[in-house]
Amino acid sequence: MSTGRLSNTSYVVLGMIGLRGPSTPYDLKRGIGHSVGYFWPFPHAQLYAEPERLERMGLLAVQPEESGRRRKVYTLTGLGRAALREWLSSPTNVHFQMRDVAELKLFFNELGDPADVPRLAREQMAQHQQRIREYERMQDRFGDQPAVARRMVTLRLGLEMEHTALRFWRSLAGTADDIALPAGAEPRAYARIAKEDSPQNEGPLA
Amino acid sequence: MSTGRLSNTSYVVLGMIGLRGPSTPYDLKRGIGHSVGYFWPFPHAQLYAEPERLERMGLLAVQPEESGRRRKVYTLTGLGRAALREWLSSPTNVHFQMRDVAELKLFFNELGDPADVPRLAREQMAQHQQRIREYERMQDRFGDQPAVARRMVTLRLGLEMEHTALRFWRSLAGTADDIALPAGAEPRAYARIAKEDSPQNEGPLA
DNA sequence: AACAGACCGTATGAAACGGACTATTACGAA
DNA sequence: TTCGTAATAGTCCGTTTCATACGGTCTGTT
Repeated sequence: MSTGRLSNTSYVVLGMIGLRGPSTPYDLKRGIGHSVGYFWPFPHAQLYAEPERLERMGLLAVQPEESGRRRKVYTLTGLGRAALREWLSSPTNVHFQMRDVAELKLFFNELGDPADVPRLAREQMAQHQQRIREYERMQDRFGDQPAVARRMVTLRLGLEMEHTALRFWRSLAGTADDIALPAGAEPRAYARIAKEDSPQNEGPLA
Repeated sequence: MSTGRLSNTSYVVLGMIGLRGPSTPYDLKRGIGHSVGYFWPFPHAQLYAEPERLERMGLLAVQPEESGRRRKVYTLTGLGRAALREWLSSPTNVHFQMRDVAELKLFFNELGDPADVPRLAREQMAQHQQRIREYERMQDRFGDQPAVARRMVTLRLGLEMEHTALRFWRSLAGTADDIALPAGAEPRAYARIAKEDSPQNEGPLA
């Protein structure tokens, strides 16, 4: 039973196992892929190394699967659960961190061709519209399942951020139209964006 | 003159020198500190290593200062300027990346005490209000200087994101009041927030 | 049996991280 | 003149993260 500091990634692992119950690294990978991964990205390789560390610290317990592949199934220990609770109740005085290549390009735009900006803006609109569809699909699929309802709240923030970004880039795109509808997209999602998005245009900076 | 891939950090350095003209690493550090650093954070130590790399690649030229300290002053070469332009005109099909401990804790909230959430929300409100004040101060200070006006546009996005986040956390804080005014804060900033922020409450998810 | 395709895990070198630590300069006070 | 100290400027270095390529394994199908 060794010691060592717990990183935010450690808490993602602990928390995920807390929510899902006994899990293999691969389970975690998938679970994270469409939830926490949106606001705490990291490479999946860490999901094999980190639980081992946590097990050495006594925060997780391992046992091999019964079935053919005998993967490692991790469970929270009492210590692990306590660490998690302590983390959740400790103050969080950090600001979120944003990493945005598009903003980078926008900031430096005077050094390039003026036509770069509307093009960039349209590319970003596509990004955000796609992300919004992704989030809405999740909301439709899981929004009414009481078991997960409580974690859907982060999705709401995600959606609002996306709408804000979309609105911003639209204002730079130099056209009133949305970009072309990609094949296979539900028009409903777009309709929703248009409907819900426009009243916000009276906002502070639009 | 070596080769090697250019990272986003490389472009930050090139771009910053492009905007500011000849610069020392320390100049860059300060310049980045209240601009690009907000959407592309990285440790300042890189601002000493990266220009060297870029110089080896022929994208920057160095010359030592005249004055006492003989610091290294970097300038864009034609090659550097071209690399920058090419980057600016190339497609950007990545989505911004967000790293938010607060959302992490919110997502896992069911594993802790229910009282954790409003506390977290208030902490985050403070973070965002402070950031908004920071941004507004910049806007007041530089908003009317034509030399920098074109890069202020990213500030607008930053502000909108902050307002969105603030609104979200306020809705979770369980109180209608803003948090207490810290000593020394201009009340004006708060007044603005309150005024500009509220009409948005009719938005999609509030 | 062969194969495809999803599933699952490992390996690895290169960057990035962060934060402590050092050195330099300026400048006013003692 | 020396001292103190604050701001400026740069370095170092052990630890994490990162990206990504690669290697195995299982299941179902033909």
